[in-house]
Amino acid sequence: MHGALNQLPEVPVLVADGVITDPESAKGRLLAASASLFKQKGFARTTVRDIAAEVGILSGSIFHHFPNKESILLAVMSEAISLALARMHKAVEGEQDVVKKFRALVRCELEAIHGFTGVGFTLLSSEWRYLSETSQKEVLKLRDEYESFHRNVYAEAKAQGLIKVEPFFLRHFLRGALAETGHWFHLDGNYSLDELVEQVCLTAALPK
Amino acid sequence: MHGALNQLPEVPVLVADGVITDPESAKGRLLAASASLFKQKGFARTTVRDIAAEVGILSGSIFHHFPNKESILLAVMSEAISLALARMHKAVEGEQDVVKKFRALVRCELEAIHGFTGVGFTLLSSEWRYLSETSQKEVLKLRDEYESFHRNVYAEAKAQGLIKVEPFFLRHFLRGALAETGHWFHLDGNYSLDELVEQVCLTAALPK
Amino acid sequence: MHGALNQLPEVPVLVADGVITDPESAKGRLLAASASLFKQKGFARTTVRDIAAEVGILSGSIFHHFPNKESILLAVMSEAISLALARMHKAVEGEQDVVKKFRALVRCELEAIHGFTGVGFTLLSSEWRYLSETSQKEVLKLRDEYESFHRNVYAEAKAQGLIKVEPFFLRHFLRGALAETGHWFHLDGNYSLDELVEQVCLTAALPK
Amino acid sequence: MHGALNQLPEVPVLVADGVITDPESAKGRLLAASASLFKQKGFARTTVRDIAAEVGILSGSIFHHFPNKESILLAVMSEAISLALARMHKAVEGEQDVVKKFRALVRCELEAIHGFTGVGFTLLSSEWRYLSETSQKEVLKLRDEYESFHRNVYAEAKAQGLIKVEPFFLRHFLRGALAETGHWFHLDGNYSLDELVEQVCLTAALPK
DNA sequence: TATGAATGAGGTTTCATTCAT
DNA sequence: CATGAATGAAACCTCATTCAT
Repeated sequence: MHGALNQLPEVPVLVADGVITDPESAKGRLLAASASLFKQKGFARTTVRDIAAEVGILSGSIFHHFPNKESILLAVMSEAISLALARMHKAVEGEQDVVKKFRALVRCELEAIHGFTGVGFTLLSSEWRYLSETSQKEVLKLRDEYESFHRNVYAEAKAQGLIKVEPFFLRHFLRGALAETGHWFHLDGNYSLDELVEQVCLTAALPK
Repeated sequence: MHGALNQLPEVPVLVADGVITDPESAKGRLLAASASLFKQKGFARTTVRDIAAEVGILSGSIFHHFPNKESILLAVMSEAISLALARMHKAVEGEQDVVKKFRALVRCELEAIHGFTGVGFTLLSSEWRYLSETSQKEVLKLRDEYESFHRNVYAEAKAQGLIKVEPFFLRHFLRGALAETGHWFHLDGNYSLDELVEQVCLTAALPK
Repeated sequence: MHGALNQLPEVPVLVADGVITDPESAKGRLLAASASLFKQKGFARTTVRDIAAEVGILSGSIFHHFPNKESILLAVMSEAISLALARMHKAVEGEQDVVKKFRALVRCELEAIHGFTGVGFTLLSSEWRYLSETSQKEVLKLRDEYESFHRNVYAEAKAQGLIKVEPFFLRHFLRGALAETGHWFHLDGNYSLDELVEQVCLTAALPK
Repeated sequence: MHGALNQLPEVPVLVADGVITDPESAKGRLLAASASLFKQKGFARTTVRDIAAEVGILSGSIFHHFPNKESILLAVMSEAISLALARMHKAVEGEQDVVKKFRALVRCELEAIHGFTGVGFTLLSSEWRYLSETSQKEVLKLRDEYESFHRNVYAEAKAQGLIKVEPFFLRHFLRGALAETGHWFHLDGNYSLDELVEQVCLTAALPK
C-alpha cells in the first residue's frame, strides 16, 4: 500500500506544498511504518523498537526526528487528515451535481480509510485517546474542517429533497459505517470499491 | 449507569441463569469497574492498580478472581455480549412484524452501547485487539450468534422489499453507525433514544 | 559508619518520634545505601541499579518505596537535616555559657558531616542542585531553622565581645570551612574530632 | 563576566604565554560556555548539546576541539588553576609584608572564585569527582603548587606570631570558607570584595 | 481472601560519540 | 571545520504477576 501511495501523481505536489512529509525521506518512512504498526497492533502495543526495526534503524534514532512517541501518532494523524482534506477538495472541485458530490465524498473517505492515501485515517478514531489533550485540540481543528465540509454537502442534498435524515445525524452514521469498513472490507476481496460506494448510496436511498 | 443496571428487573434472573456475574459480588464489582476504566482509558492504559483502587482493594487481590489482566477483558466482553444476546431475544420474542423487529434490534443495540445493560459492549470493537487469539475465538462464537440473528432479520426485510441493500452490507454499515453513537450521542443530551432510533430508520428509508 | 548510627542510643527515640526512618526497615536501608552512594559517586552518577544492588533488591523494587530517584535524594537530605537539628538542640540544651554553646555547635556540625548521625549532611551542599525547585523549598525550611539557630548563638558571642566578625559572615565562613573538612579530614587519621574543634576555635580566636 | 575577563589587560599576555586559550578563539568560547554551564547545572546535567547551543554550533562539532566531554572539564579546570596561579604570583610579586601577602592571596582567590579570572575555579571542588583519575592527577599537580604557596605564606605568618592556628588547618578552613562565598556572596550585592576580605581577616584575628 | 513487598522483563527516553557528506 | 543523522549503551521508570504472611 505504501508503494501505491508513492505512485499517486499528486504526492510530489502535496509534498512540495508542505501538506505531507516526503514519504521517501527518513521522517516520511518513519511515519509510514508507524502508521502501519499502529493500525496493526494499536498505539499502546507498538514499541518504538518495533517502529525502528520496521524502518531499519535503532530505537534511539527515532528521537532525532520526533521528541517522543506520542508526537509520532500526532504527526501520523494530522498528515492523514491533511491529505484527506486535500484530496477531498480536489475530488469535488467544480462539481455542481449534489448526488455526484455525495458519491465523491463517500468514495474519497473510503479511499482514505483503505489506504489509497496512506494508512492513518482509521487511526483517527481508534487511537484517538492516546493523544494528549493538547494534541487532540490540534487535530480537532483539521477534523472540524473536514467534518463541516461533509455536513454542508449533506445539507444541500437535504434541501433538494434527496435525503430525509438530518445532516447532523447522517454524518455521524456515515462516519461510523465507513470507518467500520476498515474492519471487514478488503480491496482485494469479492467486491470493488465502487460496489461498496453503490451499497452505501443504496442504503441511504440516494437516487443515481 | 451502574445503578441503572442493578435496578433492571431482569438482572436477578440473568444472574440466576448464569448469564452474567452478580454485579453486587466482589467479582461483579471488579468487572463493572474494569469495564468503566477500559472504556475511559483503554485496556492498555488501565493498570490493575487502577482497577483495584476503583474497587477499593489492592492490586494483588485481583489475582484471586482472575488469573491475569486479559481474562478480565475477556470476562467483560463475554458478559457484555451474553447480556446483549439475552435482552435481544427477549425484545423480539413473539414479534412477527419485520419492521417492528428491525426497530427492536436497533433499539436493543443502542441500549447495549449506551449502558442500559452495563458498560462493555463498545469495548467489543475498540479493545478487540487486546484479546489473545484464543479469547477472540471464544467471544467470536457469541458475536456470530448475535450477528447472524441481525442478518436474518435484515434478510426478511429484504425479502419483503422493505430495504434494497444487501443484508450483509447493511449489517456492517449499521454496526459501525451504531457503535459510533457511543462517541457522540449522550442520553442526557438533546435527543432521546427513540428519536435516535427514528433517525436510523429514516436513513435506511424504512417505512414506519 | 552505618553500624555506628544504629548503635547511637537516641536513634530508637528519633525513629519513634518520626524524625527519621527506622534504619532497619527496608526504606531505611534504602536511604542509608543511597546516601552513601550519593556521597561516593554523586547523585547523577549513582544509578537506581547501584542503589538496589547495595541493598540487595532489584531496581524495580525501589519504586515501591519512592516515586522516583529524586525523591530519594529529597528524603536523604531532609532526614539528614532533621537529625542534625534534633541532635543540635539536644547538645546545647540547658547550656548557658556562650563559648561552650559555640563549641557544641561546631562539634555537632562536624559530627553530622563525618557521619556520627548518618551520612547525608554533606550532600546538602554538594548535591543541592539535583533537587527540583519544589524539593529545594521543602528542605530550605529546615535549613533556615538550622542556620538561624547558629547565627543566634554567634550573635550572642559578638554581643559579649568574644568575636569581632559579623555573625552573618561568620556563619557563612564556618559553614564552608566545616563542610570542606568532609574532603580532607578523616576520623581515623592523625587528629581527633576534638582537636579539629580546637583548631576551629583557635582560628576564630575564641577564648577557651 | 566574560566581558570583564576579556578586558583584563593581562589576558593577551597570558594567552601569548600559553597559560590560557584565547577566549576569542572557537576553543576559548567553547571553554567559557562550558564553564558557565557546568557551574549553573553541574557537569553531569550539562549535555554537549547544551554547550554547542550556547556557542552556536552543533553538537558533533565539539569533537573537533575536544576528544570527549570529560576533556572539556579537564581543560576548564586546568585553565582555571593556571590562570589563578599566574595572577597569584603577580599579586604577591616583590611584596615583603606577610600580612599584605596574606590579604593579597585571599583577595586573589576571591577574584578567581567570583569570576575576575573567568569562571571555572569553583568547579575545581564542586565537579572534581567527574574527572577521571588520570585527569585528577594532572590537575592535582597544579593545585598542589597553588596550595603549597598558600601554606608557605601562612607558615610565615605563624612564625611571626600573627596567627595561632596550624597552617595546615588554616589552609583547609580558608579554602572551604572562600569557596563557599561562591554560593552566597555576590559582587553586585551589599558588600564589596574588599569588605569581604576584611571580614575574612577579622575572623582570623589578623592585624591590619 | 486480602495484603503489600518484591520481582523482572520490558518500555520510553537520553546522550556522548561517530562519520559520511 | 562544520553538519546532522545515526548509533547503541544505559538510564529511569512501569507494571503484571507472585507469594509469604
